[in-house]
Amino acid sequence: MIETDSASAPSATALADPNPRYPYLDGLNEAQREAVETLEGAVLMLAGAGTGKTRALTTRLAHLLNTGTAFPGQILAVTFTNRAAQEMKERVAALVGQPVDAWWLGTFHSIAAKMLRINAERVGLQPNFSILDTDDQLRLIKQLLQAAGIDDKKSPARTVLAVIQRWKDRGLLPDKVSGGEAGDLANGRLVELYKDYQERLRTLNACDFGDLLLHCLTLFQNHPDVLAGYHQRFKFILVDEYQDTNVAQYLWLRLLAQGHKNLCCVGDDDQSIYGWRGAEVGNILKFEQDFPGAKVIRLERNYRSTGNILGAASSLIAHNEGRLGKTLWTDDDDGELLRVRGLWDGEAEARFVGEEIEDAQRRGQNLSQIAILVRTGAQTREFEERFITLGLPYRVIGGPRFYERMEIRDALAYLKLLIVPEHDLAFERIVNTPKRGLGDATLRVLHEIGRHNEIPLSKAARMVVGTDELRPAARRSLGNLLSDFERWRVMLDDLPHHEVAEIVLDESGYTQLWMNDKSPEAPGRLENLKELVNAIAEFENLPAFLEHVGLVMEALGSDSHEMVSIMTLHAAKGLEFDTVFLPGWEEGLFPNQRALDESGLRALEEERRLAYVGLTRARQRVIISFAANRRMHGSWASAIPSRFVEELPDERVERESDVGVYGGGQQMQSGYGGGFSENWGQKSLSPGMMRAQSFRSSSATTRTPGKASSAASSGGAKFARGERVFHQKFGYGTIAAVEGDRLSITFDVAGEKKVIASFIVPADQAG
DNA sequence: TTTTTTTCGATTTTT
DNA sequence: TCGAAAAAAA
Repeated sequence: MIETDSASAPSATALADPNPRYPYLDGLNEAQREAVETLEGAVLMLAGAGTGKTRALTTRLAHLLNTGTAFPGQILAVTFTNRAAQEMKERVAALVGQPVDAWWLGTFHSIAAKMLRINAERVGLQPNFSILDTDDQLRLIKQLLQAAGIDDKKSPARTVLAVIQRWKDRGLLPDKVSGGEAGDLANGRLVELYKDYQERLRTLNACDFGDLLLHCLTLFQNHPDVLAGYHQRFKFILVDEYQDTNVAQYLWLRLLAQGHKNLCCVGDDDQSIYGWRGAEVGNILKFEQDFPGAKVIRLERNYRSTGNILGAASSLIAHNEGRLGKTLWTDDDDGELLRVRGLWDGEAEARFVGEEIEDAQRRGQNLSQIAILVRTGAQTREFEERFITLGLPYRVIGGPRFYERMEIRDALAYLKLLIVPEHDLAFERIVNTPKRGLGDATLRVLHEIGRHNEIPLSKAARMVVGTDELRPAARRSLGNLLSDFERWRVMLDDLPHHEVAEIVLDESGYTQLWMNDKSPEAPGRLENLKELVNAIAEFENLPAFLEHVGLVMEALGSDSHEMVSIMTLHAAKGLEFDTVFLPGWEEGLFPNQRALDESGLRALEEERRLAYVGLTRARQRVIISFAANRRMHGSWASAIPSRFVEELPDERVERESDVGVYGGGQQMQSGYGGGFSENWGQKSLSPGMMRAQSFRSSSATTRTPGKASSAASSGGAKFARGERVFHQKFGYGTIAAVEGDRLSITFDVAGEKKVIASFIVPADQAG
């Protein structure tokens, strides 16, 4: 191209390249480019999985600057997680070639906190208010429950907290909650309790995460001048993962966007999977009504997955009703078919996945490009056990994060108390850690004095050491602790803060506590404490560090060894792998029965979106599996394949099930089926692997059960009501009802169960 | 204060 | 059924 044009005039070159000044636009596809160039007004960027969303987003930010449309200080860019904020920061910095530290770019909570620190007095807080973690919140609620004389068995603190949090998600302060919503939790006094909780937080000069947004809303409403100031400042607002916003966040955005009405929201309604913690899919669905004249731009070209994966994912998600609609496509090949494998039980499933991974490994595939995505955390165990015996390196992603570990929170409590002596919750956490003989009795006295004089616990402690209120031993111990803190505070003036932190941990006896501990995890905890001190050194001072950890509960450092990743589907959002295993696609587990019971169709659609998220994580290969039997809560339950399995289009899926398993018997070319087809189902296979003598070939392809009215869809097996049958696990019984491939059977011993036809043999054929 | 017994509960989790 | 967390006992 360059050669052919080389002779032409400069103007012709300019025509061939319409944006010579903005070379970064050239690599974008049409939709991305539109999303980048539509700078003014309300824009909804509907970005499907793997469509280059982050690229469009960061390029848009760069474009705002390069066109001279905005200065960095005039842009507000909000993300959901710290991870996303960090990524955006890095990519924008690379694109514009300058640091972005001073930008208003961060999570909802960190930006709200920033605004609140500036305006704290206007909402009745001190600028140095502390941000509570879940532990603090629970301790507070427990105290309130006790004070109110409410049975904490009937109304557990965590349940109470969850309800309050949902209210906060919806932007509801205690006076806005309608009484009926509380239910009978806390003897119907939940709203009252909520009010008490808010009052306690205020006296503690503390916020929980919900408050960061709520106080901002109050601030904006009661102080129009403050809001106007922000209007003036922020000409352009950008929001990522808009489908995950809750009502409070939505209100917050709407207030801020009123000024210049330049609001760009990016998201994917099909990937909204956090409804259960307050996210409102409705926010993204009604964007066009909320912001009239909004431009909707769809990013549908996928750069990640094969045609088959996209086709399967699209067909699946098409079963949802409440969606804006979007069709992913790719220029890529169709690639391999997705595989659906039925197995006897969870153990067989783990064995199957293990073998598949070993195969892949032999073919030279990188283990870090393989992921197992499960619906529930409990499912990871079976894989872990199997991988340990195989010696397959793996890591489980999720679980407790660094700053949530006990030893880290203890250490942080010491530091918080060092900086903020009024921090009662931190005080309570560490007065007797390590043991100093300052138990419940002492604490009760301190609380008494504190409440009576309306002073924080540390002040109460100082008062009480001068009296004979406490037993001499306790009095001396408490006195020592107080003078220790005094000494440490003085040290802050002339020693580096991370050294002081280390001294505090050593001299308080906290390090010793773990050195004396002989449990296997103790060395790891000491290691974590060291890491904590290292992390502290990275910050300017202790308050800056504490602000950081208050908002960012993220792990430090990660080992980059080659391993298989195991995680929940939720944790997998935003990630991608060459090969993705999706085990446990069974009714009840996925879609999850509990979710269905709680929120019905809404939950089913969210579960389906979860399946969609899982499928679209894969670049090349998807292997779905389900087990016919699974141990849940101790007892065994026979399971039926997930309805999502049926919702995958036949032409993109290869279904292969083991004998004795739903849909089994048709295609047994691989795995355990080898050398087996001559005598299907006549014998049991390797012991413990497949105890399915009761085998019956079912339909040619797996068909939607429930469509066929009376008999199993086709093939040999036909059952009728009243027939005597035998089931491997439940024994003899009589068929009570037939519904496609599923049978209701009244077993002689086990009672009525729903089972699938392929598990059943006529009673006279049972051996 | 530490050890033993009992009870509960079991989806997803970021900030 | 199993594991953690809370309650009870030593």
